[in-house]
Amino acid sequence: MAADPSTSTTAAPAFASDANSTESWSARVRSLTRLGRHREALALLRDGDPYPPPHALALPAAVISCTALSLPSGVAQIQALGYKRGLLPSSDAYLLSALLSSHSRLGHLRRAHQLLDEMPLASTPPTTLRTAFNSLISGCAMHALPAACFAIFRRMRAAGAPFDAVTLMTLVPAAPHTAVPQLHALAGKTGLAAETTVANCLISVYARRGAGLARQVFDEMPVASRDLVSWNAVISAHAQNGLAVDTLDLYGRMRGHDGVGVEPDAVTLVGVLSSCAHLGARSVGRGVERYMQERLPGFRANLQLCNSLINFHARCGSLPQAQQLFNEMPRRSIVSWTALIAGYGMHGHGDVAVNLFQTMVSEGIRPDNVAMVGLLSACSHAGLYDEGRKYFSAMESAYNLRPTLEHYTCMVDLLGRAGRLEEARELISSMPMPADGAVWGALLGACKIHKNVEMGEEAFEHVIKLEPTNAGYYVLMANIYTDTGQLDGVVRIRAMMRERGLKKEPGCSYIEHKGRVHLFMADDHSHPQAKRIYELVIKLEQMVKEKTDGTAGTEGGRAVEGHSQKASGPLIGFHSEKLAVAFGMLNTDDSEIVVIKNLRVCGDCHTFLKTVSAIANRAFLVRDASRFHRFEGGACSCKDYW
DNA sequence: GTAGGGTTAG
Repeated sequence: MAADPSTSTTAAPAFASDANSTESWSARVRSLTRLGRHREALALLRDGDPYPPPHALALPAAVISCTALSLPSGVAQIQALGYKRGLLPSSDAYLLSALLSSHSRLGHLRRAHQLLDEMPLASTPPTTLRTAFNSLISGCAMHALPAACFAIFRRMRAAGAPFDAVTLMTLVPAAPHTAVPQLHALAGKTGLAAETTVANCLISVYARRGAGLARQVFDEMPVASRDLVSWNAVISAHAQNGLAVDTLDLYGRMRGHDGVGVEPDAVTLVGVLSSCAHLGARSVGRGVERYMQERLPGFRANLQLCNSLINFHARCGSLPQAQQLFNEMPRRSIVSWTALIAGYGMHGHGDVAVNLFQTMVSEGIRPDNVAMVGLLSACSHAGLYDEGRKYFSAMESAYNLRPTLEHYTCMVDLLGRAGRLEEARELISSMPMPADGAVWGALLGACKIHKNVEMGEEAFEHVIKLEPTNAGYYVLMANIYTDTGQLDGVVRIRAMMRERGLKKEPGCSYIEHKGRVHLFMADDHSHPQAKRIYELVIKLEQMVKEKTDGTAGTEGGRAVEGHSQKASGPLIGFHSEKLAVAFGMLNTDDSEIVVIKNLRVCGDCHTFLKTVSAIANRAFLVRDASRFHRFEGGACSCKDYW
C-alpha cells in the first residue's frame, strides 16, 4: 500500500519523535484512521517494522480504513491475521464488530453472517454478542435490507443477547412504518425510550408521516434530556409537514427558556428558514440571517443553508438579496437554481426565470421534476404560453422526465389562464394518470377568470368528488355564478356548503412593523388603530371610486372573503389586505409596504391597490396565495394577469 | 478501541 504523498508529509513530523513500542505504533494507526487519513494508516501498518507484529488495537482501525478505501482484500488479510492470533472468532469484540460492519458495508453479507455463525454463542460475553449483532444489523440497514435486519434481531433475541439503544436506533429507521409503534413500545418497556438517541430517532422516523407522533415523543422527553438533535428533529418534523407556525413556535422555545444550553446550528436554521419562507415571516427570517452572519461565519459553504436562505429571500419579497446570495455562493446545486427560478416566477419575471433555466442547463445541470415545476409555474404567472408548452414537452423529449400531477396542474393553469380552456381540458383527458383535485381546481380557477360557467361546473363536479371538504373550490364556483349573474347558482353552492358544514377559510393579511407582526382579518376591528385604519380605507375607497368611476367594472371576487352578503351594498369591502396596507400607510413614510396574504387577492382589492399606489405615491408589495403583486404608479407587476 | 441519531427547493 503506497502512502498518499500529499498527506504523508504532513503526518511525519507529528510522529517523528514517537517511541517504537507496538502500542504507540498502533495508536498512530488508530489516530490516522480517526482523522480519515486511511491510506497513511494502512501504509504505516504495512511498512512499519513487522516485529513485533501490530498490536491488536491497530487491527479494528485498519479494517475501518480498508473499508473506507473499498479494499476487501485488505479486510480479508486482517481477518486471517485475527484468526492466526486467536482474536477471532470471538475473543476480540472490537475486531469482530469492525469486521462484521466492514463485510456488511462492502456488501459481503454472507461473509458477515459466516463470522457470526462461527461465534460460540454460549461462551461469548453478552456485551460482545450485542455489538456483533448490532454491527450486522446496521450493515443490513445500510444496504436497505429491512427484512434481514429484523431476522437478525430475532436471532439476537433467541440467542439471549441483550439489545441496547444502538440496536433500536438502527432498527427504527429500517422498519416499515407500521412496525415503528411496536419498536417504540419495546423501547418503552425496556427503558430505552428514555435514551436521548432513541427518542431522537423515533422523532425523525415518525416525522415522515406527519408531525403528531414526532411531537408527542419530543413532548414526553424530560426537558434536560433534549439535545440539539432533539430540537432539530422536532423542528424539521414540523417544517417538513407544513406546520410553519409550530416550527417558529418551537424555534422560539428553543431560543428561550426551554432550550437552555442548546444553540441552533445550520440544521435548525434550514428548517426555520423554510417555515419563514412559507409564512412570509420576514423579521424572523432576517433574525436567522443575522444569527448566521454572527455565529455561523462559514455558512456560505453550507449549500443547504444557503439554498434555504435564497428561498427565504425569494419568497419573502427580497429578490435582489436572493440573487446576490446566489451570485456569491462558491458552489451551487440544482436546488439553488430552482429556488431562484421559482422566486422570479412568483414575482412575474417569467423571462428572467426562463433565462436562468437556460443558463442552468448550459452549465450542465440536468433539470429535475422540481425545477420544472418552478419553470412551468413561472411561465404560467407571466403568461408565457409558448415557452410553457415548449418546456413541458421538452420534459420527456430532452430531459427524460415524466410529468407528474404537479406539472399537469401548472400546464392546466397556464393554458386555462391564457384563455385556452378547451386545450386545458384536453390536456386533462390526455393525462396518463387520473387527475387530482389540484388539476381540476386549476381548470376551475381558469373558468373563474374567463367566466365560463359550463366548463366551470364540469370542473367543479370533479373537484368536489376528489376534495369534498376543500371550501375554496365551492367559493370559486360561487364566484363564477356571482360574476355571471346567476344568483340561484350562488344560493345553491351556499346551501351545499352549509349542508356539508364547510366554512370558507377566513382571509387574513399581515404586515411587519418595527419587528412586530400586525395581523388583519376581513372586517376586523381588533387592531388598536382600527378606527384610523377604517377611516383611511373609507377615504381611499372614495378617492378610488372617483378616479375609476365607470371604468372599474364589477371585477368579481367580492364573495371571496368577509361578509359577502353585502355584495349588493356600497362599494366598500374591508378585505384584510386593504386594512394591512392602510396600517402600513399610517405608520410608515415612503418605504415599500409589504403585505403577506393567505388567499388570492380579489379583483376589487387589486384595482383598489393599483389606484391607491398612484394616488398616494406609494409602492405596495403583496404576496398572495400564489404570487407577488407589486403595485406602483397605478399599475401592478402582474400586468393584471393573475 | 467496536455498532450509531437530525437537513433544503415546488
